[in-house]
Amino acid sequence: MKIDPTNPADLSAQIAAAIRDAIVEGRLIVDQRLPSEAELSDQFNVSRPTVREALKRLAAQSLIRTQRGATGGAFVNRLSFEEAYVQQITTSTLLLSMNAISFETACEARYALERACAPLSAARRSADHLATMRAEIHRQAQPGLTDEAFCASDVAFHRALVDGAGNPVLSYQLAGAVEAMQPLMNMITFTARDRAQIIALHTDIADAVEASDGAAVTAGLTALEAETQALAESVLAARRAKSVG
Amino acid sequence: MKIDPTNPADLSAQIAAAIRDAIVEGRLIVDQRLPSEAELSDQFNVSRPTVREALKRLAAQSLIRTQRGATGGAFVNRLSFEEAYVQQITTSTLLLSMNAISFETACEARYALERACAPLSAARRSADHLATMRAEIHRQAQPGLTDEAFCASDVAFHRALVDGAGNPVLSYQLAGAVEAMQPLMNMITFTARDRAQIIALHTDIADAVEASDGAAVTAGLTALEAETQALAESVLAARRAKSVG
DNA sequence: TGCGAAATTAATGTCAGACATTTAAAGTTC
DNA sequence: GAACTTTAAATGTCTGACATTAATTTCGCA
Repeated sequence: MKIDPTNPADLSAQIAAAIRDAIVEGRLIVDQRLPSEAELSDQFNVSRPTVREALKRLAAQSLIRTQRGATGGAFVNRLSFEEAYVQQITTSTLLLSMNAISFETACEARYALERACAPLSAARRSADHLATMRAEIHRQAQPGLTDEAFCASDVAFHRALVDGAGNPVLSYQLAGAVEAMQPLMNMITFTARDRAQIIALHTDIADAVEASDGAAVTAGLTALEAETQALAESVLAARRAKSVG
Repeated sequence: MKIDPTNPADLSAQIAAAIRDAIVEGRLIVDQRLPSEAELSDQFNVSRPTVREALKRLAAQSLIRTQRGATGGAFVNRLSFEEAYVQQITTSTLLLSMNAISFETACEARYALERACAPLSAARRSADHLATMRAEIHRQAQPGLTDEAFCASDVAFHRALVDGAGNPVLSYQLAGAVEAMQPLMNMITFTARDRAQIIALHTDIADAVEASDGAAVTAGLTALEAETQALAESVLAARRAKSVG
């Protein structure tokens, strides 16, 4: 593991890259302890603060964790799905908000991906997943629910649908697509009529899941996508009219 | 933006979290310059190395970039799709390799997601995307191609298919699913007969894309998934037999 | 002998101050 | 006015020290 002192890039970035490569390529394995900061600074011929900056970079990506104390140090971290979810969601959310992605584009992607889970979820979902979907539909029908709470429940409903596929990789990938939509969804005001329509579609989907009818789940999602797109379009149109008048 | 000195968590982690929140919530906007390291260390009442560790954490997530020189400093970074791709792929790859995800599970997720793009790609792909797919099929048929090069070409083929959907969010999400499979695919040895079958299926898919027949693209992907799963199963079975004998 | 408390030790976390390097802008000279 | 020089402000890096944490070892004492 070597670095190039003449490289214009930061030493800490080079060191982080070298260690990251070692982890990705399997030369450093999960739970293995890295050399101490003092040893690393000797090996790379840099100061301890520089090594520390490199280690913090890796810690920010959950590639390592550190422990204090006598037997402490930096250890290669087993990247858990939970940690990966969080990163995935943060990244997706920022990507959408910083790159002027239209609601239409994000929504299309989200529902396309979700339809990918539909047949699997219809075939495999547990009673728990179905119960969660029903419970969220019930919550969505309660009067006095704020728009944000309605959106949060919507996300929970769709998470249950996705998780029903029983494929952790799918759940992980979908987390970003579904959760990153939430800030965009929160810009919409849902009238009572809008909510009723969405709840009806959710019920259709839950029924189809219960009946293990993958095609019907897919169809339900397509209908929901159309409904959502129409809703967003009307909100945007109203906003445009307002700003013109 | 405040931190809690009695919090057991690292000061640098707290500072990074505070700045990250400010970015996510829009209080710091793209290209805005953060206070200098000296000013930040005053504001947070910590030393400069501590502030630097926090900034490196954010830089590792591409949330900020730094410039040296008189008008330099740390700037909120516009997270580009390219940067997000890289993070997405690294995270997905490690997630798969560190959590004993079976080939079957990863493969199922990948093809499910890819089928999500099929109808869109069939409807919208440009001539370029189709040409790339044809070119990769041609490359795959060349004799003397190593297994790794064959896999790389396979990834390029599928990338073109996904990009054909013309939805950058979909392309971003799929990047992780497709590329993270590559290390797993590289464990497979492809016989000439295997390659011929895969190439035939790729050709079917390309034909379907050319004919704008989304259903046929989906069917082709399903067939390819079955083929890939069978191939992996036979390789694993052979390996098991070997280790027993 | 056994056990609990104290000392030791090795590691990370934090600080202070200095110097090196880079870069843009201001100033100076011809 | 153009080219060069100087200046200043910022990040990048180093040194050395001290604080804090936590496992281990030692030691005293019943």
